[in-house]
Amino acid sequence: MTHPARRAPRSDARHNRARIVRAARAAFAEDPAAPLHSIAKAAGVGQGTMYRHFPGRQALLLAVYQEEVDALTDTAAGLLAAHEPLEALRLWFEHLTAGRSGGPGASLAVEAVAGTGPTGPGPDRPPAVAALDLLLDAGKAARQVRPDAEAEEVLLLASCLWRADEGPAGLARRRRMLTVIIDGLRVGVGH
Amino acid sequence: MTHPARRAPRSDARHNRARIVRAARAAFAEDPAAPLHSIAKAAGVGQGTMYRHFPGRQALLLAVYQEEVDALTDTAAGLLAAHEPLEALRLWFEHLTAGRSGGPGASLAVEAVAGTGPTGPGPDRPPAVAALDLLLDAGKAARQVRPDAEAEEVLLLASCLWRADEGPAGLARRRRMLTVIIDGLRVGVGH
DNA sequence: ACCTGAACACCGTTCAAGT
DNA sequence: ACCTGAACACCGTTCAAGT
Repeated sequence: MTHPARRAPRSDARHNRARIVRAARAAFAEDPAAPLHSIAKAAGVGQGTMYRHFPGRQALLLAVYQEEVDALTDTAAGLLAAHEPLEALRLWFEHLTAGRSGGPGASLAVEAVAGTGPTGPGPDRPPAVAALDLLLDAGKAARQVRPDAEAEEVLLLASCLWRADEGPAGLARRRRMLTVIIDGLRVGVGH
Repeated sequence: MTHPARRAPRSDARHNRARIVRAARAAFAEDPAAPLHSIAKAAGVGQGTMYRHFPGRQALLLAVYQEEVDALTDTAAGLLAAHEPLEALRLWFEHLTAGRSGGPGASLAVEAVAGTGPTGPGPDRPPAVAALDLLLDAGKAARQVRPDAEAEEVLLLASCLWRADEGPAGLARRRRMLTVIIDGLRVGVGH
């Protein structure tokens, strides 16, 4: 029995959790190393409360970006219906990168979501990885994507996209880096 | 006058600097987040001394890995003489990745060396970037590498290689990721 | 000119006391 | 069952005093 019928949380607990995530989102947007103290204060909860809900910065970062990343799961199917697999893949990453979700801590979050970060693989497979798998599998079926490509490592490669600078120069750089990744995933270019 | 004839440092200062770097190398090999306190203690110097030489962890990380990364500068020319440009590029990164220099903090260091990390571009262009430029330029001249490839972004892409796990599984993963990068840099694969 | 190490400030984490 | 916030431990950084 993996889920031993856990009772629904009390309403104040749910409220606090939501408040914390909202405060953290605002704080991380400015500075991914924002003190947890100040986040708790901004959320209007005690520090112990925050720690009960999220045992550490990593957990908090994940909760903040999880929603945005998960929202892209649905996008994947739509892109796949309207474009060729590799183009869909490119567009998917462009959404992921260019969206306002691209805060300074997004790279860390993506690694965490991919399960490749310091946390290691989580208990259940993250939806973002599943979405990427969908795109990759379609590409493999169409013989456009190399068969040995794995979702985790593609996400790991893509995580560096967020490390490029902001601004127009960074945008162009990110675009070039994305092109390298997409072309590198293409099948049949081996020397 | 960019170098206003700075006097040679006192011998105890030189010794201390070397001791600090050696202690830091050992400490970072285990844990890139090792406390600076303990590094100073292991080096047998006061904390202020360490701070005088290296104003922060980033500077220390850079000093530790700079040597190893710089050593590869020479390798570039040799590889280029013995192999085709793209193969030389692949081997260069393989050396960079597979060598025992691949501690857990190497990724941060590579980003710092590339000047793409939080530090921003340093005063003088890092030798590693120059070496990579050498390889890329040769590849462009041979019409093997896409003309718009820039050293900084290639290094940024490669920095994720160190984030893969250790062990045989991580090795295979790193190899696949490297293949994607190299093939993505190849010219003339645009859809 | 350089070094020392105590002192300060800051942040993460815990836990006894409360509701 | 959940929350609070003071308290503790830890780490980075500074600086007055020394050589």
